[in-house]
Amino acid sequence: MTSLGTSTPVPATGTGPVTIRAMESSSTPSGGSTRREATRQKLYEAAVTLIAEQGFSATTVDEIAERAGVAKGTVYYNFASKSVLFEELLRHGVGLLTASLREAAEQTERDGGSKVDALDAMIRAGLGFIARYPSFTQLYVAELYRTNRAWQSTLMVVRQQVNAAIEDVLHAGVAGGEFSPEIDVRLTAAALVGMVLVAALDWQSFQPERSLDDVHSALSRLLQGRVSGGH
Amino acid sequence: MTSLGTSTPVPATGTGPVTIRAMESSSTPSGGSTRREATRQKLYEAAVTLIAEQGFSATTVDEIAERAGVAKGTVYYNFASKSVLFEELLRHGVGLLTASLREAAEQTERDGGSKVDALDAMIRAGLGFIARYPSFTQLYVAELYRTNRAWQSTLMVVRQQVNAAIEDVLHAGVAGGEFSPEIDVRLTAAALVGMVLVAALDWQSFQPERSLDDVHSALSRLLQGRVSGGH
DNA sequence: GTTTTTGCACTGACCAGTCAGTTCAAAGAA
DNA sequence: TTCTTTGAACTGACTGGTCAGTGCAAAAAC
Repeated sequence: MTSLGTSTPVPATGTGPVTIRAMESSSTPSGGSTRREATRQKLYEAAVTLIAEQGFSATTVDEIAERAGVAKGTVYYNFASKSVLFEELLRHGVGLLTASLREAAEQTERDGGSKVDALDAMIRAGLGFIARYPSFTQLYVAELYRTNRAWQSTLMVVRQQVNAAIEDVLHAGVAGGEFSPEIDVRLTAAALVGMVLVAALDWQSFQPERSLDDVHSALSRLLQGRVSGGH
Repeated sequence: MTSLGTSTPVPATGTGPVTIRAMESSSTPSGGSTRREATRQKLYEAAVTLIAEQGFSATTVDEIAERAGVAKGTVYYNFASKSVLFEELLRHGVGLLTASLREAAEQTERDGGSKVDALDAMIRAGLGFIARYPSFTQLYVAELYRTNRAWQSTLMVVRQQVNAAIEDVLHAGVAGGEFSPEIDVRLTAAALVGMVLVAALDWQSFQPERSLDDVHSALSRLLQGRVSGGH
């Protein structure tokens, strides 16, 4: 944007369904991808861990390139700038997350489960996602509440995407009489996100040996108010 | 650390009860502080907002000095380095927070309240803290889950301090038979922190016009499992 | 007279972004 | 089959700028 005379061949990304399958640990060689696609993938993987560890500003493009096993120029061949790389990383990751959450809710729906069951399934899906992509989650939490940044708008969109998935279930639950009409949908959704995010990060960071089921049941109990009144 | 020949007169901070009263908006000119103390205070205030907005690496020492209305040299006269300034900021802020949480719990105790009441009071105290020092909270969340950083150890200590305040109440509740012995104290505490943190940040960032009571009641409902089963 | 602050010039390291040149697989020509 | 051409993808040395931290003499505060 600032440089005018350049003609860096930056293709319109965000056009096709650019997957980020295996954002963390590569595998799933499915999906016939071009060479370019593969390079992008490597850059995402490198960037996500580095930025999660050090933060955006503290991570250099040289580092990203080196870890991806690619020349610095390649980064700029594939992304207009460091910020753009980061923004696309965010969008893709959150796309995966919301897809997973909505899928979990719909599955419960199909099985004739209640809305609490749907919420519970979403918690599980959220935990699963975080276990698979811990670095991405770290990065997401860390950047979520920063203001005055270049990718501010992207962040808002992406945040809303996640929260809306939960709010939808809450709204449906209220409409169906399962949830109290007194609940504050927006705040409750935010609180649930925070609950899962922080608990899962604690899990991954400090007691990674525990199973997903284990962690899930602890959060499930909290969700259903089965904390007090134990016998 | 890198520079050896320096003899910057950095006094042993953390010795006295270095308050961070009015970390955000200065007021409360109570507490007879030395001149030095006042300068420190200004630097904390300047740093906390800037770092919350931009992150540590993206914030320059020149900016901090300028916003504090102080010469750059003064920053280095008062703090050994940029990182040290940040670490002390962290320690002081979290000290305030935990004090507030524990005070809330003890107050409930004195009033003969239950442990759920204590938890509820801590949620309120947490919300109050976040409302008073939103920037500090932003900064805390943003840096909490980063690894490989200079102040890593400080961060761990400080995190543990906060969580322990909640875990103590949970443990007491289990011991007293009020909470189910099945609850996972550590994870539940983390989840509660996340719940309050993210909900409060949502509140401050996107609907600051709402009252603390309002937000508190939404979270209180979630804590007590009064979400489902509405009539 | 001692402590603290100021202002400012300076240094050395580091870093985002650039660009002229290289590589190579695939398409086409012979 | 073998040779030639094309251009997308990639490379890495280089540039212009920024920033943490230093040094110090003079002023201000106490």
